[in-house]
Amino acid sequence: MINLCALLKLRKFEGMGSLTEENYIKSIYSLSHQKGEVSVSELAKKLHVKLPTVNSMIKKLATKKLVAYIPYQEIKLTEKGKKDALSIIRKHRLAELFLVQVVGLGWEEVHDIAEQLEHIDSERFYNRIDELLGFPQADPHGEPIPDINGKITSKNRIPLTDVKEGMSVKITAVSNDEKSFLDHLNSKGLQIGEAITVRKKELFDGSLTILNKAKKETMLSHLVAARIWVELA
Amino acid sequence: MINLCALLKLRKFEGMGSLTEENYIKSIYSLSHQKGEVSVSELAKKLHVKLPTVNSMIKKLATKKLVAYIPYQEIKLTEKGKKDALSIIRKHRLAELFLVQVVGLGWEEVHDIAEQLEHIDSERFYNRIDELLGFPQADPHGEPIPDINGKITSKNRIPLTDVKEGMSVKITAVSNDEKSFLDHLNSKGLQIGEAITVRKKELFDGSLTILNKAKKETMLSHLVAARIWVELA
DNA sequence: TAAGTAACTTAGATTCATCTAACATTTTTA
DNA sequence: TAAAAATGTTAGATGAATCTAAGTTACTTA
Repeated sequence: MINLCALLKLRKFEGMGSLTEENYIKSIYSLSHQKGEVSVSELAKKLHVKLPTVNSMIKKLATKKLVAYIPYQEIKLTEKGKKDALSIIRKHRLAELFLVQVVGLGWEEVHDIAEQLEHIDSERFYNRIDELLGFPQADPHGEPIPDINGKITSKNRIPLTDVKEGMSVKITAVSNDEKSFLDHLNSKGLQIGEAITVRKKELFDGSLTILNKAKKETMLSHLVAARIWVELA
Repeated sequence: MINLCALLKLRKFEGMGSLTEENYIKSIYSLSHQKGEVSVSELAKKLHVKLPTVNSMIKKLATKKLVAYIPYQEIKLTEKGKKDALSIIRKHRLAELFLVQVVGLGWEEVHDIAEQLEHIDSERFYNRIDELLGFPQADPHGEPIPDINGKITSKNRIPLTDVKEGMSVKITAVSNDEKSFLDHLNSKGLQIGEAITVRKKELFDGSLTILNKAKKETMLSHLVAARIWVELA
């Protein structure tokens, strides 16, 4: 046909999976890094599908040697699966940075577009963008960008909630791409690279008061602080 | 699921069709401009699918009021269908120009990537690119880019084969995006905007000898010349 | 540790875009 | 203008990705 769409036809020839398969692989990879073990139900929640859908897709990916699957056990990517995942994540993060730095969009609005761009099948396109951006190491949210071989250079980082009162730190990443969250940070004038000092931590609700570069105080809820990664100054 | 893919889900909410539907609409539009009447078999050839596949998709598009279809008759887009087609063509051509001017790829290699980028669902993305490129009127192959309202500003043009011996003209467009064709033009040093003079036209095979800006003579086959559009100087 | 609950799997149905085989209409041409 | 060829349509099947309903396995807890 143009095979569900022209994209898929090309993918077939080049041994790549469908868009759907790519989304599963990517989600398994990121869940395994967020939560350690990946279960059918977590994947289902993340992809907004029902359990049996995940179950059958996992079996399909297993026959393709992208995941190692034993019934009732944890879902794991094979080496090939990891390689594919890193390739997609590389494309996603390069796309995000490109959208911010070249196209001129805000960090709060690039995720959904990158979610589509990550499926573009063109080495040329992504290698050229990588070059254009000077082989960057992190995307606009501070997440590391795998290089062309899938290698990641990541920094030491701790969640803002772990920082003691009085300490000064630098924001290096945020672990959430939702527009509402990033709009919230924008409204507080917080961005990657920003130096902040933790003034006070409330025992009651875990919220904390910080001082930003402009010496202005702001309060962050525990939920928000937990999604902000920092490095010690 | 992320509904066959995340893309489709969004499309649904925004009333847009699937990737496949977009490809049909776009093909109907361009065939109708190339050949006047669009038939099931021409569409099938263009999309690399069999006749019944086209037949059922046409019926589906008809129920969506995107094409006006009467069995055994010519396939025509409705006004809504045309509007959609122009929106996709706009995205394709903006993408091509962007890939050449910003990403730095050659005009012979951008078609296949644009074929994928044209399905990106983001007004923001395309309007930003349009702005970045200075609201361009033509893509790297000289084809006009519809504006945000679908309006096309096209120039008077004639095929190079219609130019009389001795006349000087300027290349304004090529009506073919294939890499092999564009590589061929590259090898002869021909590009959009280039001024050329027709030296000789062979009656036997329709080939012609031209003189380029650098005063160098080249021979072009009839097939090649027929795909080059020019305007009189 | 047995019962109850949560997580997972299987079975079978649905929708989309495709296919092949068979049939119908239209156009060409002898 | 009737037969042959080309083009178009219908019917029914397939594979991908999903669903619901029902049945299994594993974990929790009383």
